[in-house]
Amino acid sequence: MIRLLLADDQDLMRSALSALLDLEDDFEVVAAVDRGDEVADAARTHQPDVALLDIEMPGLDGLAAAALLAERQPRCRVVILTTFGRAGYLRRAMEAGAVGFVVKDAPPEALADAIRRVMRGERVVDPELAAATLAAGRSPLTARERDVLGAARDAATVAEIAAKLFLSEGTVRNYLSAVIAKTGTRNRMEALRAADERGWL
Amino acid sequence: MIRLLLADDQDLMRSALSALLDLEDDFEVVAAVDRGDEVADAARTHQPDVALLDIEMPGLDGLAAAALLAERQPRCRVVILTTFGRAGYLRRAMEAGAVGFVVKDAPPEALADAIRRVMRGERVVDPELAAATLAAGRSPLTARERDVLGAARDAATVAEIAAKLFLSEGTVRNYLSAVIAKTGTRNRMEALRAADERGWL
DNA sequence: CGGAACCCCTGACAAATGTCACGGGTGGGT
DNA sequence: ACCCACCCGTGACATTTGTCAGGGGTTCCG
Repeated sequence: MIRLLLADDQDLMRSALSALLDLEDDFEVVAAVDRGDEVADAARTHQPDVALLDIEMPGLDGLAAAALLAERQPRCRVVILTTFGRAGYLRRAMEAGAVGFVVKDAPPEALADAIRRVMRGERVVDPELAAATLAAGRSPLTARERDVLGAARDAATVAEIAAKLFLSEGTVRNYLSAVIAKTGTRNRMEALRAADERGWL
Repeated sequence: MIRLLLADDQDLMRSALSALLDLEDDFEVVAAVDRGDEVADAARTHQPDVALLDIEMPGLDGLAAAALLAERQPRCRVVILTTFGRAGYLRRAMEAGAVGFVVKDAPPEALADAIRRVMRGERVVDPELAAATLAAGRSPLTARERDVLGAARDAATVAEIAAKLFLSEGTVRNYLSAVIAKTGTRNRMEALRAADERGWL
């Protein structure tokens, strides 16, 4: 019997996945949470063999939860289960100690298969996505450049970004300029999109 | 026995939902498709009582599929099932003839409940979302303004938008300015976000 | 016919954005 | 001690955006 922990913020998705996985004879869903920051606790009390973590979650995202889990409950394998097959997600998932990565539009057998293979000690990753990840390369952005770009997502104007990060406007413009150059784009907008497609955030 | 049709582009979601709904004694999933443009055909051959449609789908989106279904298979009730509780989605869903609207992070009982109530002839909508929809109002944008704003999503610069729509740059700037004014924002970026949150696209 | 509401364009202007060259500070390596 | 990469800032500049005030065209309606 393989003991499973589910973490996904959508109630319906969580319940539906639970129903799906319960159809398999050798699976048992022992815990289901809707927040990333509840994952570690739930794992401690229920001792699952495999944790299926969504990435987009309130509290703590799935990648951070995976890292925490790897540290606190190293016997529990982590499989990331996400809507988006973004290159950067995969890299960060692996760095966080995940051993499996499944996208939500994979065929349903793929998930069960991934879980069983992970239990045998294998790593499970979509080969195409792995290739894309290698192609994207590691982020060439400095920490500060990431901060500024991140702030640019919510703020409309340079002045707001500067205020939020306690920087001068000129500095912010410089960082943005650097980011635009490094992403090979021509805009904040494009840079933002390019950066988070490649997982450079 | 209530006959159900499922349409969602994510394989995993579709299978999982199917498993979940099959747990209920009075439900029977008679068809499941992954594209909007297959909904009408599937409904004709399998004669479901209720169609559960996701919005984001390739081929034809769920809203268009709902409209088609209302025309071709009027005996089949449509429930929209989506991740995003956006105001504009709800309005368009209702205009397309849907009688139910459920967001994917609703509790799992809510879905079953909605299906049964729809079968009794009721309309099912989250009251809070309904209020937001009324507050957002109908789109004040002209057709051309929508075109320009839509083109602005993919194009980075005014020149590109102008080229794509065969307009002069000045005209494009004017339309964008009008959109920014109407949305009460200060940017293309903000205007874009505001417009599609309110369903003004 | 005279509005009203669109469509498309122009030109001019202020404000925001992106680029460039520069200086000074820190800390980590070799 | 030196270089390197990063941090933060400045000032000046060209380009791009967003705004405003026009003008001329269509269609539809009272």
